Amino acid sequence: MNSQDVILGMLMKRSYSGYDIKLSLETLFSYFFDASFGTIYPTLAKMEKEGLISKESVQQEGKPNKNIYTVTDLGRQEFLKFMGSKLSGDAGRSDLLVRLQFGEYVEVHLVEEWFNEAIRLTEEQLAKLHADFEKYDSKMNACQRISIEYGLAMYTFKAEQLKKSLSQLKERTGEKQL
Amino acid sequence: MNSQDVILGMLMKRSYSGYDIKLSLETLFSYFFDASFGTIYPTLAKMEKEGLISKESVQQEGKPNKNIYTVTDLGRQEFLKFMGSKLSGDAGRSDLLVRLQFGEYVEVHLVEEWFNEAIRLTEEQLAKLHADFEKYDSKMNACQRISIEYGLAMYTFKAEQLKKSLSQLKERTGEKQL
DNA sequence: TACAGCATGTAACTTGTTACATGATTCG
DNA sequence: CGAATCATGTAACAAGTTACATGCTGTA
Repeated sequence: MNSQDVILGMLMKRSYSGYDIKLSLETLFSYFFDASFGTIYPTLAKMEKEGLISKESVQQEGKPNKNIYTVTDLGRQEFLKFMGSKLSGDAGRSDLLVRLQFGEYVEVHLVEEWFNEAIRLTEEQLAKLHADFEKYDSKMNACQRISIEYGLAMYTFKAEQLKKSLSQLKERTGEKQL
Repeated sequence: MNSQDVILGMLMKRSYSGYDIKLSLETLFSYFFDASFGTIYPTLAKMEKEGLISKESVQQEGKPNKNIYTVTDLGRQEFLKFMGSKLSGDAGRSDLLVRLQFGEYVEVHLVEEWFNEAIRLTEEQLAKLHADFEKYDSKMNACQRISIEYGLAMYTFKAEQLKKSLSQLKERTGEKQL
């Protein structure tokens, strides 16, 4: 799964400019995917060259011109090829878990700070997801709703579990110092 | 957090060859980090050039020679710099969640297959983590134990939640077809 | 006037993957 | 004899990041 697959998926619904794609990724999509302009524009150019999408220049009043991209039949084929491909498991590279493995080399205080930061980040994402869910709830289909509900459940549990782990850390390292 | 940081962390405990690093990553570390030889060897070479680690060639009987790497003072400094740096949140790019957003364009049957595959992968990782935990439990420090317990809790919950989401999918799409 | 939003794009760089190349020994 | 394990490394490629460059309009 890469940026091309996500862009193709978005174009299945409607046409987008590169700028629009970025905006949409930042709102509803942000909790499971993101891409920068430096990825989006070169990807769109490559996709057009390969005939997966077609470009239309649109003049705008008081705003710069837009390049609106539309998926082609070949693009739809490519999209379905992705949807039928083998699912790849979540990479699961976690900065917190890596640092935790090496926690013995730093002060407990620093480890606690990592946990607090991880909790803060998780609750931030959870809040954003809640807000998005309320905003777009009525426009979502069954699959999308299940996806968001799954995300909410995972973030909620993650925040709780991080707090529990932090408590355990305090207990276990506290005992040692007594 | 990248391969260099992880390698430095491992070298804080003891010296390693590139091959040893790969083996260790495959066993205890696999649930939160992995790296291929194509990453490990060039990274080690780069780190030696920068003076973060030192190389020692070791002759072996009946086996090829080994390059054993040891962390230097500069390397230890660099490691602590990483441990003190800002924690980066989990990227959270999820193939399943991306596909779910576009689930309306494929048969429900295919979506169910994704869930089943995701459940299978999660339970596989959970089983491996359980096995590793039992094997290395006695050798782990407080931070490492908390890390593994956190991993176990997350994978367990994830597997359950995926099953719940699959049930919801069947309910909700079943209703539609009646 | 300066900044924010709209809009597109490039260049240099980082990081990592897969596949290939080499070659010895041990086990079945 | 062939496969697996030990052991190191390179080359081609893929994917993405950050920073820079451009330029217009509307607002504070």
